[in-house]
Amino acid sequence: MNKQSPYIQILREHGHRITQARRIVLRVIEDAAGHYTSAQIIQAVEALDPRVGRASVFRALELFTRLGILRPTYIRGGMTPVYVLMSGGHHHHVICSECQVIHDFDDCGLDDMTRQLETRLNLRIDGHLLEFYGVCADCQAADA
Amino acid sequence: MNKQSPYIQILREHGHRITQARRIVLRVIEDAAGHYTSAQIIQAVEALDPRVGRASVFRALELFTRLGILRPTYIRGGMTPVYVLMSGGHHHHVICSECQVIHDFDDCGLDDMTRQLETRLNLRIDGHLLEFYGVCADCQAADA
DNA sequence: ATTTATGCAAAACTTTTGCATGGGA
DNA sequence: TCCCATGCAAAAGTTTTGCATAAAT
Repeated sequence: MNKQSPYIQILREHGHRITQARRIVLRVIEDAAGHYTSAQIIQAVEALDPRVGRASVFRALELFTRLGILRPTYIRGGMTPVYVLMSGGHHHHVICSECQVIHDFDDCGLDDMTRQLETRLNLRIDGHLLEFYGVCADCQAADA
Repeated sequence: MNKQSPYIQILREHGHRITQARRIVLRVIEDAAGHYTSAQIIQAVEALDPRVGRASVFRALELFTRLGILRPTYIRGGMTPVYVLMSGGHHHHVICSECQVIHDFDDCGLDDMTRQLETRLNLRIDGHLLEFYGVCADCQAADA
């Protein structure tokens, strides 16, 4: 039994094949710890294995998003999202509105709220994304 | 003094002009209570005033996002975001992974966490977006 | 009056699709 | 072997830009 990304296991459980394209895209995203746009992912994939085509990257991103492994989120000026890893179903970060730096953090303490919402709204919740917007210490210093 | 959208006031405070294009885009988004894609916004704007061009809609969306009035967020099924109103700087919703219905809710109770984060990470926080993913009651019933 | 913002149309990108072929299970 | 997934290249969308003109302040 090889040690491998837990995400590979998710693919397997859902009956999807473990292809080279999917493996490479996953590796790129895990290495980058998220925060890559599609263009950056395509470029990094190309560097690792030029035989993987753009279309497969997009197809992999779409599949991973559908499976809850990734989540696109919009930062900085453009309308192209960056992809964050939803490890354990959730992700949390702070984005600086000035320099756009992203600071991930764990321990969001939303378990209670999640259970309350499930009861109150009568639904099942599998994961969440929590984003804070603000001004980081460096930018505050620079502004002063 | 006219009664008017508080967002108009934000534009004014930042020295931006209150133009017809911006007024119409704002009205469309407030009427829609968010959750419109750029294409839907362009279409609705066109219906209200055909003289407003696409480019101005995109420019308005970009400005409003920069000012923290709007936030683009991804909904499954396409890579083009829907825009949610960040009233009071924050927004909270639950998205059903099956039917994609979006259920907004208030009262996120994140004030404590916000203050803790500000202290812990030494930064200033102005707003946030909290998204939960799950399966709504209807879809659970349909699945059973 | 002074600029900022607009509308138009073209250019630039990004994402999606169709189809023959290759690679996992 | 079977058929899902791929690569390619073209098509389809979406967003951005340049510039002369209009409209806010």
